[in-house]
Amino acid sequence: MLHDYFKGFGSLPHDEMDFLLSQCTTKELKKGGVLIPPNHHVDSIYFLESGYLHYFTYTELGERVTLKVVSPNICWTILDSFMNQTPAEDECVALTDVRFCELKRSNYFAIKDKSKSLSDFINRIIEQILSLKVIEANNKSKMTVEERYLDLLQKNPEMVREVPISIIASLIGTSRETLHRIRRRLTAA
Amino acid sequence: MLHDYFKGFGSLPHDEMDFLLSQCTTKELKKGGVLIPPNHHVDSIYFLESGYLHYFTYTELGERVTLKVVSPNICWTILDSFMNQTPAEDECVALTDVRFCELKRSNYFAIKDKSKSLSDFINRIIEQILSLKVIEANNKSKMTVEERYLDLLQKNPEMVREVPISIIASLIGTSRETLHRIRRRLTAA
DNA sequence: TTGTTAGCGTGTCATATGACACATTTTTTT
DNA sequence: AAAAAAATGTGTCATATGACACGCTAACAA
Repeated sequence: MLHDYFKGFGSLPHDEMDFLLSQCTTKELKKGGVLIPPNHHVDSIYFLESGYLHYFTYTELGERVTLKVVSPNICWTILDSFMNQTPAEDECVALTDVRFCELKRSNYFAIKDKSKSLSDFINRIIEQILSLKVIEANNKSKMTVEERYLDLLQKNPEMVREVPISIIASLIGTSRETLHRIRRRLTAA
Repeated sequence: MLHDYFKGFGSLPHDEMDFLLSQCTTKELKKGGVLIPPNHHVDSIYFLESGYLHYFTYTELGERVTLKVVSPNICWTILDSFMNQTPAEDECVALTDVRFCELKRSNYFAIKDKSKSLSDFINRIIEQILSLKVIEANNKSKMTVEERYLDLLQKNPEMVREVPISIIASLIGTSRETLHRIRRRLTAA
């Protein structure tokens, strides 16, 4: 699965692809299990194979805010903590049973040092993630809450089904009750 | 100035730094001048030396939304368009007289191909931009409009002074009138 | 199985916000 | 310098939203 993900970024010689995959280890976590506790140094990049992760933080007033719901087939980490080796305030827990691949920081740098082609390969992935992140942020700026919900429903209906509504509401930046009203309006129409 | 910006990302041998700088050309634009017209292919990365740029788009209903106000000492482009050579719907105009450095795509790739150290150097910049982008997006999620305004005021008071309030309001995701009420409350206190 | 907890649906109500309208000020143009 | 245009300050008002409260159902644990 990770192999297919990598292939989407261009072809690599077999031995290099094998090396890349050899640096990752598959793990599992039960529903409710904590992947990243608060104030922790994040030391890995994760590739989610199945299930959903809940990445969240708290406001000054103690309200929990969903920053991202990590879906299958996505590479994810708390980048700032990973890059600068600082502790991350935010937390990440499993919303369902999950299966994922883990790439440790040391192995990440081993890959980048291995060869120019591998280094370029990784950088292509980083560039694409940045590009998607910017597009996502810009869309969020120009869409209403309702549009964001419809967008999510269209792009990731399974997530909307599997993840609690309260978390979806927080993700798109509104309250549980308002998301309700939106859904009622939509089913009525 | 660009030289200082680069130095912030680590040291480079003199000849490599000179090569890097030689690929950039300084340009100017008058207030109101268009840097990127709508539906245009963006072919450069820009480093702003002085002045402010207005990067914006339009919603389905034709309302103009500010996506970013580009301040001095920042590298910026419409990344998706630059990377994938697709036209960008969004536009960018000068809010004041501006001076900037331009790095063309061809020169960008020339730098990446020149040497491993230069390629790594550029990638470090990309990684940092990504990291900052994620932090910015997360902060936006967990802050109220008023907190975002105070944050902007603290981190970039000059921008708040130089840029029209209506644009600041759009940037932090509210109306001109609401930003007004916020400012009135703040000056009263 | 039973008890407990977490999540969902819905109603009421105070309030912050956006839309509109218009006066005032500042900036730009002629 | 005068006129025109753009940006800003401010008031009113309808409305969408968040907060709270409560009942219900589904999931989970003892």
